[in-house]
Amino acid sequence: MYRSHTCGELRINQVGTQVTLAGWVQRKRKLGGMTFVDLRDRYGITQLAFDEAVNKELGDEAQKLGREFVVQIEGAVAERSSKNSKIPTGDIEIIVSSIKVLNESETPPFTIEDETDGGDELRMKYRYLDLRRSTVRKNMELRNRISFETRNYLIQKDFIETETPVLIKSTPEGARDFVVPSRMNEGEFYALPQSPQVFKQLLMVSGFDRYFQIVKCFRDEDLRADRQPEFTQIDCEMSFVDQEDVLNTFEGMVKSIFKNVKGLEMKDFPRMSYADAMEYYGCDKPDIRFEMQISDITKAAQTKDFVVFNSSEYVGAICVKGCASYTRKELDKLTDFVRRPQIGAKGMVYVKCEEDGSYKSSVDKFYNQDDLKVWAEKLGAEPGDLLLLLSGDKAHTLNALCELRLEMGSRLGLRDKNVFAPLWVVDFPLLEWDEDNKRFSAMHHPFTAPKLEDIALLETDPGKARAKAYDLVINGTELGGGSIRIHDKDLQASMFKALGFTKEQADYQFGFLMEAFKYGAPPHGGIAFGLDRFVSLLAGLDSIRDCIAFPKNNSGRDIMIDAPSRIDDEQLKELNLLVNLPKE
RNA sequence: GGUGUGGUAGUUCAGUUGGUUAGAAUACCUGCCUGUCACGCAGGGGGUCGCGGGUUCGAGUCCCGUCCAUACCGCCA
Repeated sequence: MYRSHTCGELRINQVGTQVTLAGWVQRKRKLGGMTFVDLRDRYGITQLAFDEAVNKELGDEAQKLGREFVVQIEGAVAERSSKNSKIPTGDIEIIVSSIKVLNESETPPFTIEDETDGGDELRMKYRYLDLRRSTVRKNMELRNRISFETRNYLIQKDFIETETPVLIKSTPEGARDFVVPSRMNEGEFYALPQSPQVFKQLLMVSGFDRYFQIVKCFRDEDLRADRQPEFTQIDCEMSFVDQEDVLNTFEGMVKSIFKNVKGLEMKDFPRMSYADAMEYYGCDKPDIRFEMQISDITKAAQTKDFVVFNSSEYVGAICVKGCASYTRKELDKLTDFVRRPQIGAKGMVYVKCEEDGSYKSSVDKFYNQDDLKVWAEKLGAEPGDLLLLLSGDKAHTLNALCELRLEMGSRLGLRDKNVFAPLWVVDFPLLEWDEDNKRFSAMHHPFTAPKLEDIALLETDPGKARAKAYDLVINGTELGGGSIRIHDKDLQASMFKALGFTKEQADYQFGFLMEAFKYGAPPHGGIAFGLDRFVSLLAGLDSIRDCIAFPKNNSGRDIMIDAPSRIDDEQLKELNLLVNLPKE
């Protein structure tokens, strides 16, 4: 038996108990003939005490322990003469009677403590050491808890967890595929799934009725703090449902996770159309922890000789509460913020609503007090508020206003990580115009059903058609999304047609699905949640990397195992592959 | 593919207008210290200033290139 207890469980009422503990040496403190060692395992830290006056030999052995040595000790639980209220085991310590070094350790490249001195890159290279730290391990424990609650909820609701293949077929729609060469099928490739989309739909044809899977998905696109090339989805599908059923089922799931994991009772989730989200928040994933909605003041702004506004398709504004006192310097900084290339506004107009009811703006040359009052009233501004106006073409200006709104929300402390504001965004457009390829592409995916009343638009004005598609947004993060699918092969055919697929292309890529739909596909729909994002949201993390055991870096590399890497010529030959790199 | 930021001791960082032997904290090593728990005190070792080139009497510092890291834009149905 390596241990009788863990390093996190001994308490004052166990004083006198003989115990065996095993763990890692976190720290050692020496005071004269006395040595204290913090022994750590997954469950906590227990202090070991050595007294040279009692046992000189043992004290000397304790001196030889270094950071991260793996040791096993025997001893008696004793009450401390000076207690530490900061840790759960702080009332006791172990008077060690024997010690055995199970393994030595080199000095780790960074300190393995809650407040480490290691930077991100180093911690990633030695991820197995970083995972020893309780702050990182807690994220993994939270992830485990969320997975558990998800399974618990869905299995209780009769969902069947079903594995789907990882080696599948590449399709040009959507993200780039990771591909895997097939040795047995010369010159042919598998693709790794971007999601199990078609398989879960086929399972509906099979009558599985309710499916889910916590599953790895793969997309070969550039990374972000919230995007990894391999990530985990909670992937779900249901039969004989319409949008309302799906939304209710999964609102229930999310509520149950929040309740059981965070102890938070959530109210019913509000819903917002995509059109409203774009109009009032400038994006399809609004952070509704705070108001500060965007107002269209194009008409009210195009009343004078201000050519910037008059030549703009759109003039929009937000009202920032209590910021009329902003200095010129602060306003200049905000202007720089919106003029950054990533946002790309040309400039920013401000109106200060002074305490005395007057207005002071950066466009006083063009607009009088009455003009400014009209704007202020439109935005519901009160004395002390600051109006920020941007103009230009509608799409870019709304995007810039969205960024500006989030920035101001952050500055005013309105984006508290401990507040969770869920929102269903519904009525997404079915298609979006792809300027590069001069054709429509599916906004969600090509199996998404149009709203009944918009089916006719597919023939006349496809861009206007709305879909039975929905996203769950929490605090401005897209946490999940899904749709009701097309289960009718004729409707699917006209969808492919609207997407500019020839019948041959559709057959080549999705013929198996069309074939399946000939044999009685039930009405069905589903949703998928990003588990990594879910965990990082609940943990209040800035990056999803911190809740993934072994994440990739910004270039898609695993710097710990040094992947990806070249393969040798023998392997290439076996796969009939030639690597064609430019000469160095 | 693009834009910004960064790369100096094991680690996290400072380093002024270009100017003596490149510093601090922490980690590590040695000694002292009997109630520490971020223990304390004294001492010590530790540097390819990412890499290559250029300007200069002189470059960590300025210029060009390049690599790496990172955030974002494009991209991500």
